[in-house]
Amino acid sequence: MRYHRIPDETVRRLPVYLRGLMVSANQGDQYISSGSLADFVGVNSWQIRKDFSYFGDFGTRGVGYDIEKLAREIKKILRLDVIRRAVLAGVGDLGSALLAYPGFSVYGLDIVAAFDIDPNKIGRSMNGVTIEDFAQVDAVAQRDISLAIIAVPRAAAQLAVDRLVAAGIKGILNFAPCKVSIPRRVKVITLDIAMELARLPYYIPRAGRMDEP
Amino acid sequence: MRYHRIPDETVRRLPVYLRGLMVSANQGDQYISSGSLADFVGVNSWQIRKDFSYFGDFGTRGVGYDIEKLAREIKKILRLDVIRRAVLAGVGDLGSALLAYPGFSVYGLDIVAAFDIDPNKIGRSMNGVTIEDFAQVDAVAQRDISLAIIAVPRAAAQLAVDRLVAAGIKGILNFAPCKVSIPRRVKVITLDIAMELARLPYYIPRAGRMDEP
DNA sequence: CCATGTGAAGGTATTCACAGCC
DNA sequence: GGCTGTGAATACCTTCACATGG
Repeated sequence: MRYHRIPDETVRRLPVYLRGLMVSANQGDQYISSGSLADFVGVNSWQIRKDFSYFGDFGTRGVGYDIEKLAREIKKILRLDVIRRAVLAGVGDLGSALLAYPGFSVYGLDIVAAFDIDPNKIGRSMNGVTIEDFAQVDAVAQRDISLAIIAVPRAAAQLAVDRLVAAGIKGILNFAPCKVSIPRRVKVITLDIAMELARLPYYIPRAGRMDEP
Repeated sequence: MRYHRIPDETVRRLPVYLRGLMVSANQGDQYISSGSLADFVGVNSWQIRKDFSYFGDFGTRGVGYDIEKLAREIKKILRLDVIRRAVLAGVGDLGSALLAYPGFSVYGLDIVAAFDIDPNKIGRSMNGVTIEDFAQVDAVAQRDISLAIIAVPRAAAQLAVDRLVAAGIKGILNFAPCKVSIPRRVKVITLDIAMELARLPYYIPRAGRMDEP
């Protein structure tokens, strides 16, 4: 195996594989072939093998991949081998749902702090997290938190991001439907829910025209 | 301008442009250049021009694009020129947040029905939508609904999808963290929130090593 | 014999550079 | 002069085919 930079698209698929491997491990299997994993996660087997080939030889020919070992390795590559602590900005409907969301823990992600500007919310507790005043958000700098989730209205998003970056946040998952500006050292992934729904009709053929797209 | 199939990546960006154009229109502008739009939405100006070139000549050289006209055209391409009615399956924390989410309307998307299996929820009303029994979900076939949002637990996702497809749903936005199988005529976009957060640490350089990735 | 790992081929999307037009 | 529209060049990703090894 030789040096290869890992393509972005591969990085995007790694969490998919990781989840598939963890489910397989729960079923008690020790090995899985690229073909079985392919059926399970919905990616071609050759794509899976190519993806894995970027970072080492983990499989045994004729057998498959050692599930535990491979899962551990993917976690390391994704830098999920340590618990990642996250802060939530904005505890509205969406923010509340994220606080309650059980899916983060499988990746070792943990929302340990939440901030809002609404005095009615500050001080209340949800899922073991006490909502704090956003004016005090700088304090996250002392709490070993590297990730942030933005669930504030669009108009407040840039300000929230600026304050969080100043507090030392390195990665941001942004649910606000807008572009946010950040220094290059910080990574932002914007996830605009309405936009995802909006591109669905494109793929729905109009009645009477089955030829497109 | 010649015939071109529109690349998927372009389709993915069209809703971004559309949102940017609508915000610009609200500011009272009539024309916008690819450069200004680029600053606004965070895509290069040449990428924007190339994207637009796939579906026609909408710009005026030396001037820019007619905002209204272009927005209308993008809506047509995305098939958002009619109101799109959607059904929500699963009114838990995330589902409730989606019912309350204000962002859908700018794209002409409207959640007009919600289903759950929890008897405590059935019959209650949220944001003008009365929660119905999922056992009666087949009734959506008579209600001119083409889109569905899946916000049920993973274990229930495939069943929910099967029932919705049987009821004539053509496009699905799936929040359940799993692959779902559907007939080829139906389009699914899976949006796994935890997974998006999980690929963020990869882009965060470890302390003391600034050379990767 | 079975399943991995990987060069090579093929396809798709991005970037460039500039001609064309207002 | 300024901005669009687009072929050509480049970069990137996927798919194939098969050599390789347990």
